[in-house]
Amino acid sequence: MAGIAEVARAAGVSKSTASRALTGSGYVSAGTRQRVRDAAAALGYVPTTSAVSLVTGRTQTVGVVMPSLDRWFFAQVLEGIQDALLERRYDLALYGAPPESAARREMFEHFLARKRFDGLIAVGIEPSARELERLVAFGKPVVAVGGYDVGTNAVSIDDQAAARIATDHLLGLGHREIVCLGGDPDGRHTSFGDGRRLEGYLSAMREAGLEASARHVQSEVTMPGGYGAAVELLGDRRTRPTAIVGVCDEVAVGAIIAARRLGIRVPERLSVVGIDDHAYADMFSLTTLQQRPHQQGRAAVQLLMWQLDDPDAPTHRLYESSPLVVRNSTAPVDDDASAVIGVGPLGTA
Amino acid sequence: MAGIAEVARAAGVSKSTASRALTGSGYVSAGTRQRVRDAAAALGYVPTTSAVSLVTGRTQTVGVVMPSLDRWFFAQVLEGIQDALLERRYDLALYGAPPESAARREMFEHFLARKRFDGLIAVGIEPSARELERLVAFGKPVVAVGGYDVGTNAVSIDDQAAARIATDHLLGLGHREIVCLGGDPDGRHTSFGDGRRLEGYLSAMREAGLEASARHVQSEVTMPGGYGAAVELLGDRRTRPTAIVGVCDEVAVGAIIAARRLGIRVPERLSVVGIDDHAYADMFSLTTLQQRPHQQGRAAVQLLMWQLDDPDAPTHRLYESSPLVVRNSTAPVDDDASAVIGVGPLGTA
DNA sequence: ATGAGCCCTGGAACCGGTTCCAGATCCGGG
DNA sequence: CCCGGATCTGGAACCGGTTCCAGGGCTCAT
Repeated sequence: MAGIAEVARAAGVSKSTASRALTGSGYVSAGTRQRVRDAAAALGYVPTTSAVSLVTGRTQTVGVVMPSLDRWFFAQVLEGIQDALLERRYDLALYGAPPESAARREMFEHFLARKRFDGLIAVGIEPSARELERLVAFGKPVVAVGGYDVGTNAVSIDDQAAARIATDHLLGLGHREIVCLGGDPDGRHTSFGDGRRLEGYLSAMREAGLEASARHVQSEVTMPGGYGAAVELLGDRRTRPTAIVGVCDEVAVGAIIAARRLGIRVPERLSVVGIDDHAYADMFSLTTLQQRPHQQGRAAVQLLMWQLDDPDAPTHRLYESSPLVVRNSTAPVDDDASAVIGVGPLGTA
Repeated sequence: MAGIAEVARAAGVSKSTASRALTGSGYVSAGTRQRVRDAAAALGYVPTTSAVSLVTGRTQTVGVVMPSLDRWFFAQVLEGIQDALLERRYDLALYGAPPESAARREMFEHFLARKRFDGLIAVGIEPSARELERLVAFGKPVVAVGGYDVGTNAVSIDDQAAARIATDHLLGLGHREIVCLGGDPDGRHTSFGDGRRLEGYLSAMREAGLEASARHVQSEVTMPGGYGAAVELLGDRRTRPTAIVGVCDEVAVGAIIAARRLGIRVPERLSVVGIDDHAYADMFSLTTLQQRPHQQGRAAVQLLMWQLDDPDAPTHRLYESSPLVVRNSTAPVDDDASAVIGVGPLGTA
């Protein structure tokens, strides 16, 4: 209700002095500053943000785009961003942009152009050429989390290395029949690093000389998705692998549940490894590669703030390390189980 | 880059006419309107939002407050809100407000006062007296989703009735030893309707004359939380019930997994019912009461828009119906199993 | 004593739109 | 023919802040 003019009058100074006193820029004597602050507090003065942004060109808002919310990774990143922005008194404008959706087009064509935020954090976004063009036209700092290296600033784990470590872990336990589960080879539903994780798996298999037996089974990147695909995969003894590397913990957990349902004991008859260290990982004793998306969200904000403070500051590519957490879903290969393949009574096809 | 002045010049009209042509208010001849629009399109004109809000007092933004993101319900509501706002070209400002947190205080004390949004949607928030006061001081429309009836507009299921139906379903199957699982009796971690769900359970038990054997076991309202509490509850044959009603599907699923781990067959030896119809419900064959939080989010936006269009419009209290979806986690009580209580070898204590 | 330089303050311009108001034109009805 | 009302347009005020600029007082070195 009360504007800066009333505050100025109450403190017996001009608008300009009041503004200087409150923003802390320019010369103001200690005495006046205090009087103005007291007056502002007494009147419950809150600056009108639109007036401030109109003249300063800053909105004190950060935009966040993500393809989905119901995956653990995204929710965690978002919470991390929230925390970090709160500390800095920034607002957070959220935009959903599922791949190939009208919402996504809308976002890139219209909402970006409104420039309602000072910078953008793109989580799990692999922009098309057109989208990249819009991003550049946006003309404000962008930082990518867990996705394609949009412009410059980015934070993620090394997805390829993570998948390779996961696969190597299984190889080290003697597994040879290892399936990579989850995601979509043409990348339409694989929003973020899933594609690079698949590559990591493939390269590990290749290096182990198992190129021929590398197999990718696609599924929606969710727990029910992983479950459904795993039921099918594991249901047939002829195609059943001795180990699975899930592109993320959700599908890995889905696979574990599928195995239990089918009476296949984990880790005795089937090893499963994931990537994420999801909140459910502990409960299912899932061996996985840990990442802390909450921290990644915070880091993204940090990067963005550096860029905002100094547009010419150097940009950064941050890789979070992702240590292997060994729990109880992986074990040395059971030779009886693997022998089934190609040897059992049905092993002809 | 280009302001409305350039557009006006390009179209050969004044700023005011250009404004009228673009906003569609006031008299403008069809010809001029078209010329202005063409000029705007040619220049790629996008109005500066802060200038618009400064003069109109509207921000074209809706605020959303929720205590958490990683529960399915909240993520779904948020996606529903996103969808509905996108259609109306509104922005969405997101604020996290975990119960009892500094972030929550910050939100109510500072962020509300900035009035950066035209209206607020509070999801799963049970405001304290002080918070309610701030909400009123905010002076803009508020709608509550799945929580306390903040002011006026609200949308949710009838939590109490839902829990009663769930409990009655079990009673109808002959169960007598029914435990209500999840939440926190003092309500500190029970953000939304969990408290009322507990009441619904209790009243159903009371009406069945089972007041004495009504039991509530608290747990974090997550799948691992439900799992942990259920492992403990079910691990002891003496205290093991024949049925569980989970305050939401997450804890119900946690209980099912705990039962499987302990070798207790569902539904033969243990019936479990949840509330939500979570994305995982189908995969676990969980009998549950269905609600569609995505729709609730959309409805909340609808309510808010009515209020924004006409501040004097009547307010609404929307109850979504929550039909019982019977799957395969509930079955008639197994008399052998229930007989264990108080009769088995360990049934003395 | 004088000018340079720092500290402090107020007036006015400005950010980029919308809206009020006054004036001009055109229409149909009395 | 004249007048009232509807249609159309431009100039100017306004929303609520920040910032530029000019001016006055002060200190300090020349």
